[in-house]
Amino acid sequence: MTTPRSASKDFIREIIDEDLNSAKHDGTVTRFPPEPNGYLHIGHAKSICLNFGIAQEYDGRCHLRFDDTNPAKEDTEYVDSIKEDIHWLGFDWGDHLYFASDYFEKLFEWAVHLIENGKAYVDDQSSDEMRSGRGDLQNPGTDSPFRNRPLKENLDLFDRMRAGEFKDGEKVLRAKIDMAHPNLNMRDPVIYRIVHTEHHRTGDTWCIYPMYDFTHGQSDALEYVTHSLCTLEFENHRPLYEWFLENLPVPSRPRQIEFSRLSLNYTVMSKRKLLQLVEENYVSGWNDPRMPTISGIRRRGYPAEAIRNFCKTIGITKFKSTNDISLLESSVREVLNADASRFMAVLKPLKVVITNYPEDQVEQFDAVINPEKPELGTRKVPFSRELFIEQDDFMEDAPKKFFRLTVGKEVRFRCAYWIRCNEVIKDDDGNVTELRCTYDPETRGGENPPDGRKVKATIHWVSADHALDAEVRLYDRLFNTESPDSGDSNFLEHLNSDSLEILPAAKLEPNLADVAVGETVQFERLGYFCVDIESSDESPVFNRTVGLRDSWAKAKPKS
RNA sequence: AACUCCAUGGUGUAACGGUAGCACAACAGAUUUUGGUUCUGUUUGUCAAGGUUCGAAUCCUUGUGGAGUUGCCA
Repeated sequence: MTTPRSASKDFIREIIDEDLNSAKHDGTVTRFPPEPNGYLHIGHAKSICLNFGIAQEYDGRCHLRFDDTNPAKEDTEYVDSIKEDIHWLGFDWGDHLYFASDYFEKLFEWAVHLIENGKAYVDDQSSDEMRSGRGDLQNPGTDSPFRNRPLKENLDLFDRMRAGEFKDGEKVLRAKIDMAHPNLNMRDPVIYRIVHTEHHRTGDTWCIYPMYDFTHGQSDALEYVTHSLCTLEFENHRPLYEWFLENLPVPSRPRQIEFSRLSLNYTVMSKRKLLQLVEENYVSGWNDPRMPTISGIRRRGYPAEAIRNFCKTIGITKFKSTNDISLLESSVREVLNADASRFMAVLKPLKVVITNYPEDQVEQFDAVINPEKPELGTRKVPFSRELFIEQDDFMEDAPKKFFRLTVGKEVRFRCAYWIRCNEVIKDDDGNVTELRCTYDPETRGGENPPDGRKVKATIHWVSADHALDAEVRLYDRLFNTESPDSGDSNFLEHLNSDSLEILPAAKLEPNLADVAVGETVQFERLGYFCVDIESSDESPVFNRTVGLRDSWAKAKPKS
């Protein structure tokens, strides 16, 4: 057709193109269907970007539909957090907010329709009996003794199930398909079960609830969804999805397409495991900055744009891949490098006294806000006689490739002066406590001196009198093995005990007082940091979002 | 020894029977008032064996390896 094959499309978008070209549908409708039983994680972000992204690209729409068919697990708390997370990611469902529970009456009607057509029956067996009757992977199942119950009896019993005459588990409604089907999902699947539990939206209106399989396709059909995109584990459910659409008077015919879910190394993604990390206090909560949840990522300072870009790069396939966390971090750095304002901050302070600098003098130096965006201009940074530098920027016995400060050597203090270290002061234990240095007035602003001498390093600093005290939290990967999820061992055994390092006494450039929660900035030479939600004016707290690439860290000899 | 699906550098992902490309990672070098950024270059790949074809990552067969499925969860 005329569609240019410029950028390559994933197999789902190709299917949509074909459907559009063959005029199978006159528009494209997708949906994101979370169950409100937990917090969204980055795996959901992949699905959100796919579904809402397609809606944008094809000028269609994407519905947000809560798949709330299991009252025992679900709660409004989750509904709210899911909405917030989707909005944060930059997507919107407009007027198209739906709940599967809105369709309970319709689904009930359709169940009756099935019974009336001899395609569903009430089964009195216990779940154990049903399990053994189902057969297994190698062997066919056997028919339930209740399979050929008279139509009227089925109708009566199903009504009485709805009326609440039976206890949980006493009876179920089953689709009558084929107990010998090679696909276990087709062996007379349960479509309604009795649950006497209050539902977060319908309260106690119902005590029977439709199963996922009896809900999802019909909900898609009711909403005129054209492409129902889900993850690979629903592949075996597709025949059932289609069976219901074929045997029910549905208003439209959606198509289910499966793709591979997202997995990342050095983390876990399953709801159960994330819940365990929270409940057993291995992390501070669902929004702990180390968590792969959307709320954790947001608190960590990852920009939504970076998540969207990441989802674009990893693509959509049916191959069960594991993505490298460095790909995510690279997306984060790419966005932040372009957007983040630069500041100076000293994480582990070492005192420096400029002995030839006047005691009461303060100079305000101009520093570029963001070299990627020169139009943003400069900020003023105060310089004075007593400063802090990073402990890592000084070494007494420095190896050849160490470009930073050491006794007798000179470095540039960013935007200020060239500084030479003359003397090291130590405490009784031999720890370095202070550096005595001199500055060269001819290098004002950090300029090269007229004599043409060179310097190998530029380091950051903060004026002692002007510094803001802050706590800085450094995060590392939560697990120290690539796939803590797999294998026989308990994933908790692979927890990285150093995943959180708190630096209680960081010294910040005073301009950092104006940074708002939710904004991520660069601490020059260190990384990207954001103000934590626990921060206050009196005691600021910063999170390290991600470090800068650090070729020195890789090159330096191990201590 | 059921059914369904999957297999391209270290990790992802393109190539729709016609030059195996891109990103990340790694490694060099250049630039740099961030050991950042940017730029240049290098290394590494079609699971295997047959077949069809002038030509196969792509189509066919068989193997091998992996995943999912035996909830009244979704």
